[in-house]
Amino acid sequence: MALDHALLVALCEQPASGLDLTKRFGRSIGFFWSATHQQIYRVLGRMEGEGWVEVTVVPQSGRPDKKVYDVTPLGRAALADWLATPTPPTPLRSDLAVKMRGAANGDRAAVLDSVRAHLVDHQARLDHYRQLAKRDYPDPSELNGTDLDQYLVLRGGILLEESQVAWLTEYLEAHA
Amino acid sequence: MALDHALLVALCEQPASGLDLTKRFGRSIGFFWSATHQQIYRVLGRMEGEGWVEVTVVPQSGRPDKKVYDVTPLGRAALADWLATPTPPTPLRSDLAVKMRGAANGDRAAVLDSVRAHLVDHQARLDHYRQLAKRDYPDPSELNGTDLDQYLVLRGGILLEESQVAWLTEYLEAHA
DNA sequence: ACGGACTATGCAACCCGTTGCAGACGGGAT
DNA sequence: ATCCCGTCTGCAACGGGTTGCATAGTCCGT
Repeated sequence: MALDHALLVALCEQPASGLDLTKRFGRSIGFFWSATHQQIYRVLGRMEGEGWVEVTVVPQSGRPDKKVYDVTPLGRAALADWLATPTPPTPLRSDLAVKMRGAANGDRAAVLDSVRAHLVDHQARLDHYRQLAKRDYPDPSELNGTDLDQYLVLRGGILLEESQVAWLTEYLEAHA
Repeated sequence: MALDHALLVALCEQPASGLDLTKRFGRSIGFFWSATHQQIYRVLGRMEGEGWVEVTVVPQSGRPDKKVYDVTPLGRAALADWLATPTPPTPLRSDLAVKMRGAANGDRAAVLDSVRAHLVDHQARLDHYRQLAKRDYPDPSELNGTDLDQYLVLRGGILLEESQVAWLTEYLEAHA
């Protein structure tokens, strides 16, 4: 129900093909919203049927044709409409928290291994985000418009990963 | 795929009926793992079929009968097995982040309203967590075993909500 | 000419979770 | 008696997401 609008936002920033979007959702956008290529293709097809996006087939040299999607005025209206409606808070789901809470019922060392693995993962993401921030937004105080929006979302990623790293570190220290 | 194990953990802490679990998942556990009662009933039924849990019908005075579920040795083995297998990192999904990123395509004031609403929500959760921590774990350094595990998961909630509050506050200030 | 690798799109089946509705039981109010 | 309310359980339908597999085009190496 919301992948539609995530795709609209992405396509408003830059028209793209299904595979392009898949790559984008595996990179910057994907850190805040994941999606497989099948899901993306399916939603693109549905949105085309609803007239939210339109397709241009682009022949490529040395590659199969590409179907580039662009947002229609109707799609922009749908996006604006969604932006104006309040979003219910997203319920949280953390397998790792469940494991932590139930660690006494199994192999504690294995749970600690899982925690360590997640810690390095979050640390890596954090490093990556910080690198992106330094490279793309060296002077945040000067930003406005879309740049500012993108920067602030990236800040959300940084703060989130920082809290995860702090949490898992605290967990490991408590069980040291 | 993982609600099964969340229920097993909850039932290992304390055998309960479907409705009991629904309430627990709406309270403490639910802050880290949400579930509707229908889903809980369905999974309980499936786990009973698999021999992971067993049922005792408990007649109650002034109320309908209650089906109390308890974990079987087979269920404990399944839980231990799950605890020993690594968990893939959970992909993130944030409607709000998508709205922030796409705010330029619609009514910015409405997006700011959504952000404010989420902020008060996160602030309320944070306050609640802190209250729980103060009440139930006044001296964290003395904890061990299951108490320590539960405390550390609660700490995760606190750190998470703190980061969310910080993020949304930063967002509002940047758009002031 | 042929197999392998990469790009690009897509179908079909399945799993999980949500939503809407319903039914059975007892208590309390009128 | 009746009606509504709260408890407790459950079914059925729907929709989103994932997994596995399929296909078509083009380049490259041999």
